[in-house]
Amino acid sequence: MARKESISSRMVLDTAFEMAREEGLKNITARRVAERAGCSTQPIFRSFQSMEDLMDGVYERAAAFFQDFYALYPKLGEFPFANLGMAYISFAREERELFRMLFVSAEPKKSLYELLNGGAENVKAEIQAAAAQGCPDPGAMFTKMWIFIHGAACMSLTGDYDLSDQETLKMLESVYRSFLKERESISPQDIVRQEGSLFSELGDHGNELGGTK
Amino acid sequence: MARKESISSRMVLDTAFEMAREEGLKNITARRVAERAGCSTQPIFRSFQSMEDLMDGVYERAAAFFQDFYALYPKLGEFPFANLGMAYISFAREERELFRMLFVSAEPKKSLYELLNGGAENVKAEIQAAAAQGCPDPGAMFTKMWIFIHGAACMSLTGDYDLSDQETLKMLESVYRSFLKERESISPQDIVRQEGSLFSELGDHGNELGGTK
DNA sequence: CGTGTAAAATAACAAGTGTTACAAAACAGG
DNA sequence: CCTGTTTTGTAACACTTGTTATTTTACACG
Repeated sequence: MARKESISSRMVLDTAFEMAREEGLKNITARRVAERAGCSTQPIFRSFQSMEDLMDGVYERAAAFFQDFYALYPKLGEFPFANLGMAYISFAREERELFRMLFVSAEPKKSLYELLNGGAENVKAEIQAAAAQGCPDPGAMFTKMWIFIHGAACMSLTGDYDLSDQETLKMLESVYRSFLKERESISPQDIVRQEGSLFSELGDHGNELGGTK
Repeated sequence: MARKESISSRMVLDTAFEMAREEGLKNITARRVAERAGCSTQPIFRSFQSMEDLMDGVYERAAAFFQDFYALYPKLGEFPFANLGMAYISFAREERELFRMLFVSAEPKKSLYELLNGGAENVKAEIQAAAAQGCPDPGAMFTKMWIFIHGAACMSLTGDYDLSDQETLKMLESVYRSFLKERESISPQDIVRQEGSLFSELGDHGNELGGTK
């Protein structure tokens, strides 16, 4: 009764995502997606209302991609924050453009909290692990570890970071133990302060742990 | 013998720089610069060969702006890396777009090493200060402190960092002291490894300090 | 007070963008 | 094998971009 569809919306999204993965969102145009998908621009606009709509799809796809990456990342460290940190840093190094899109772009559609496995269950687990190891202030520990991890990841974007995975893991452990030993740490009230921030958000969800708030 | 110039190349650059400061390089077009400068696009192309040329000028201006910002930043910490870190983080918070352009953009024109006061004299001073305080491995100390500082700065770009300057200073000091206490740190050979990287570059210039390399 | 000359304004060009009108093609049902 | 319907391709529109040809303007010197 009608012509058979040959370019599905899935194919369009696949193509756009792959391009975003390689070169970022910036230079993705309707005609270039079409060319790469081997069709005209028409199937794109049949599947998506606008290019902005398609870009939203690419973003969602990137978010899901990161969550898979994180979930499947090999568990290679025994101390808290090892896996979270290694996965995050590796993602930045291996998927530079996707990392940019998700974690350093000017218009973040999802918060870090949402991106970390839809509810930061894993973050909670890491904080709990730190608490179990006798960390006096798991909230401050998380804050500092996360800043450090984020720093290593962002540094890799500009080519200023060139440690191997193994070296990175060793450094993370060293840093974690450094923070663990610190006794006169700043009080949690100084760290977790405003509402709506990453830290307070995670504090809210993890405050049954160690009186972080 | 000829008409008097009314729009100098300086005025064009000022305008473009101010726009980049507010909204980044992305949306700067010849017509918008002209509109804001109150002229047509012609004076722009008389002063600059192309828009790319103008953008290069904006970048240079941003680099100089950062160096001034750093040089004039009040000295408010007594421990090593306090001023470097506070200036860097404050710059990221107060000049978000310029920070992006200089330190996280995909095409960095100048290395971090070049941007830090044309020769990283100040970085050397911080490392020396750490060595003077009995830091067993100033090179590793710099590496870790810088990753942390960079992390805090980058985190502020997405609104995930909301500590005050005072809280930031306290945290930096806490982190510095944590790293100072760590005895079983990773060896410098693990940290400074490849040529041409930030760390090896700084290592080259600072290796008279403490056998960093 | 002209007048040549450099600067600025106007307007155009070519290329590229998102998006859409329209025509061609392909398939399922009769 | 038609035929209708939907998908696809073609081509266009309106707009924006960098850049440049052309015209207008204003000044300094004779």
